Amino acid sequence: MDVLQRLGQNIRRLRRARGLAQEKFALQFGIDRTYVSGIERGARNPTVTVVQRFADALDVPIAELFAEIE
Amino acid sequence: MDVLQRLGQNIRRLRRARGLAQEKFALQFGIDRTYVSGIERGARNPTVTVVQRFADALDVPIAELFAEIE
DNA sequence: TTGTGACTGATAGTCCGTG
DNA sequence: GCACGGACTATCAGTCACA
Repeated sequence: MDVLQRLGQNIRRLRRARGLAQEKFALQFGIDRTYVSGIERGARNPTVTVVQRFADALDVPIAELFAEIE
Repeated sequence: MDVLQRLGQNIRRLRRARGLAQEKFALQFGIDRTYVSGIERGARNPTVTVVQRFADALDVPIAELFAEIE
């Protein structure tokens, strides 16, 4: 399992758990909507600071976004 | 504590725990020594795939590189 | 043994749109 | 509600000489 896909799946899972659409989520935290899409699909390779912004937006420690999927 | 500095300190700590100088570590894993230096100092903002390479080199899960420092 | 500034090609990240 | 594309600018990847 690729690290980018794992990251994307974790972000998608946590975002949906909060009942937020991609666009609403993106607007709310100043991230581009198409970029959120690309990251959730594992098609993008974001920098650490961007991953940190996702962690802040989702209110979880950054390490949790890299957690293994059972 | 900035996420980049935390990342850098974790990498440095784990590298030294393995008794490796930056240069030896860098050579061994095909990373430039000065690039290792920049990341350990928190002066660089690497992408996820680069962080994954460090995790592989140090033989730890990527999440561990983002662990909080006590 | 490591820190640092400067550099070039590659890609991160934004903004516009479509089905 | 989301995937995907094109075009664009800012920043990163990777390397070097030097201290």
